[in-house]
Parts: sequence; structure tokens; C-alpha cells
Amino acid sequence: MTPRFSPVPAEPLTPVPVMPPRERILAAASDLFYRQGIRAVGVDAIAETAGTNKMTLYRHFESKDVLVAEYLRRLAGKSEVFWAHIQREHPDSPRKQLGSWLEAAGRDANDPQGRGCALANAAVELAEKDHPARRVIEEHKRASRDRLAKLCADAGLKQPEMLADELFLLLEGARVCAQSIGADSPCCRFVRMGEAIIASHEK
Amino acid sequence: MTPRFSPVPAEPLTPVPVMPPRERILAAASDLFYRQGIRAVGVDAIAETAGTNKMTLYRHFESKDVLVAEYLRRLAGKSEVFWAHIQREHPDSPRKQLGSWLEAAGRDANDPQGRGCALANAAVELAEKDHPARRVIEEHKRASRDRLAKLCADAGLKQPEMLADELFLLLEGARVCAQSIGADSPCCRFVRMGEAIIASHEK
DNA sequence: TTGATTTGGTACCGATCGGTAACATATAGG
DNA sequence: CCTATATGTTACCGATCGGTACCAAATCAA
Repeated sequence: MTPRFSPVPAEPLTPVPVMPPRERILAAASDLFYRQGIRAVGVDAIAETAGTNKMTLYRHFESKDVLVAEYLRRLAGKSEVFWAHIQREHPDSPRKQLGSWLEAAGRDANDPQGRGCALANAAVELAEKDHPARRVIEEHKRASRDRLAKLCADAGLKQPEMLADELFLLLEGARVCAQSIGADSPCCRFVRMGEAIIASHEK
Repeated sequence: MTPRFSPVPAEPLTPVPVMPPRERILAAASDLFYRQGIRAVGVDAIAETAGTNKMTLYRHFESKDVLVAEYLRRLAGKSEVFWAHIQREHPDSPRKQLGSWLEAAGRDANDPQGRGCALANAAVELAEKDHPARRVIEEHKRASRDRLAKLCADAGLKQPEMLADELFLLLEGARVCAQSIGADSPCCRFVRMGEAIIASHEK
């Protein structure tokens, strides 16, 4: 059944200017890398999901590895935004900031769709210690832990460095635990544990 | 330079009966999977490392996925042996058993060659929720946490269930943190943190 | 010694991997 | 309008992936 008339020019699905290819690729990569794992996702799949092709992908990212690094860098950036947010939320109460952090972390660790921390997962998947992503991962993790330590100190809690380490590892553990044990796992009690640990550092 | 004489028959490198192929394959897979990651290692590499070939590998394991599952099952078995060990070490002092656990966990989390918990890493790498390895992982993690809870209860500590969750997540966190942050990371202080948390549950 | 079972070796399968060449098309700026 | 730049399309590269067919050599039990 061949068309007898020239087809009506199809209107673009989104009349507003669509995201530029680079952003679409990054968005597609974010989704696929996080949900399926970095090594499990090929560049073809990313290009297709982004509604483009492999050539355009390689015009914007010189290799899959630097795409991975950029994917993680963006996530680290969102984390910065989050820290700024809780600071703006309670400008003069480090204690409440810590509460916000704990609550958000708990939400994050208990997200049924979640697959833990993308940065930590990447560190597990990318064993090569010279992978371009590793710098991003280490810097982000170190910065997160240090921010937390500053918060604990500002909140006037006892042994703030140790408290920060405890809370940091508790969260890292909860996020990886959510992937190994499914439902009804220790990470369901994350917030309560965090509160108990904080309480044990009260003066 | 062609050989002028027929070569002396090479003696086997190990005169004693060598490990059977199945064990060699499992040993090779353990080493490679743990150090490089499961998805990063192909069956060819495993067979070659095991000093055999792909055909023999597939005669003993119907697929790479069941080889992975068996690799993890063995590790879970070694964990059972460890629990039996610390129980035999201090038969009538749950408190000392907990001390042994903490010390061993600390050694494990701070091993510079280590790459964290192989079971947890596998959970991160194998996102497919119907992968044969996932049952092994979940059962092992759940059993570990429950053993720890029993130990905390027997040791007569306050809120043993919560304490077990805290220590469990602390260890999970330390092992994943060792991979993301390199040296000088919170997991260096793992044992001290564990002791502090235990102390906060003292009656 | 015979016969059955277990290995090793090699070549191969289709699929996919990361990455590129070449060319056509669209878009935008002057 | 012309030109430069960004994007789309297609086909391809060599390498590797997980998995198998086939046969020879070794091993072992009877």
C-alpha cells in the first residue's frame, strides 16, 4: 500500500526547542548506567535512547570512559546543589541541617527503585585504578565526608570527626545493602540508627 | 633453528596430583572475578588462567552465570567457616566473639589489596534481579546480619537488633568505601567506630 | 587389554563490543 | 543566498563476547 499523496510533514513531538544532543546523550547515559550498570550498557544503546546515533555521541565524548566520567561529574554536581539547599533551608541551625541530611539520606537509601550510590557503584564496576572516573569518585566521596564532618562540628556534637565517619559509613552501607538484601533489610531502619548514633554523641 | 633431537618429555610442573579442572576453574574465576570484576572477565581468560580451555569449563558449568553463582556460593561457605571459627575460639563468651568479629572485619575492610565484599560487589554488577547469583547474595547477607544480631543479643547488649544493624551497615559501608576513597578513608577508623557504637549499647 | 569417560585443542558460530570513515542532510549566521 | 557547522545515516573495522561441534589424546575402571 504505497502512499498516494505526499505525507503531511510530521510535526515534531515537542514543539519547543528540544534538548541539544549532548544533553540528551548525558540524560540517556545517566538513566541506563544507573539502572543497568556501566559495563552492561553499550554506546549503541545510549545513542538510541538519546534519539541520536553513535557518531554524534563520539563527536561530543571522545570515548565511553570520558562519557562515564562526565556522567559521574554531573551527579557530583547535583550533590553540591543538595548541600547548598539544606544550608539555605536552615541557615543558622547546623543541627537542623544534619536532620535534613539524615532524612534525605534515609529517603535515598530506601527508594525501592534506587540502586544505591551511582558513584560508589561505579567504583565497584571500574576496577582499573587509572580510569578517568576514579578521580571524580574519590573527590566527591571525600568532599561529602568532609562536609558532613563540618556539619557535625558546627552542631556542637561530641567527637564530630568520628561521628561523621560513622554516619558516612552507615549511609554507604545502607545504599549498598539495599542492592544485596532486597526488602526488609537493615537500611529500613537507617534514620532511626542515625538518630541513635547522633544521640550518643550528644554532650 | 629446527631442533635436531626429539625433545626430552617435559616433566609436569607439579609432580603431585594437580587440582581437578573444576577446582582450578573455580579458583581462577575467584581470583579474576574479585580483582577485575565479574563483567570485566571473559570465560576465555578464566579457562586460560585455570590452565584449561573453554570446552572443559562448559562441561562443568552450564553457563558463565552459574559459574558466577557457584563462585559466590563458595565464598559464602568460607564465611560459615569463619563464624564457626570465632565460636570455637571463645565458646562461652559472646562478648569476645563479637570482639573477634570486629577485629576480623577491620582487617578485612583495611586490606590494601582488598576490593570489598565480593558478594556485595556482585550485587552491584549484576543488576538483573533474576540472576542466579542474587539468591546466594541475599541469603548470605541476611544470614550474616542475623548471626550478628544473635551475637549482640547473647552478649547482653542493649537493643541488640539495632546494634547489629548498625555494625552490619558500618562494615558494608567500610568495604565499599575502601573502593571509592583510596587511602586515608573513614574505614581506617572502622574498629574504633565499632567499639564506640558497641559501648553506646552497653547496659 | 579393552572400553568408557574425561580432558585438551582447534576451529567456529552469531552477536555485540568500542570506535571510525564517508557522505547526505539540516540548521544557522553572515 | 551562500557558506560553515552540527547532525543524521549507513556501512564498516578488528576485537571480544558467551557458547558449541568435532575429534584426538589422555585417563581410568574392569
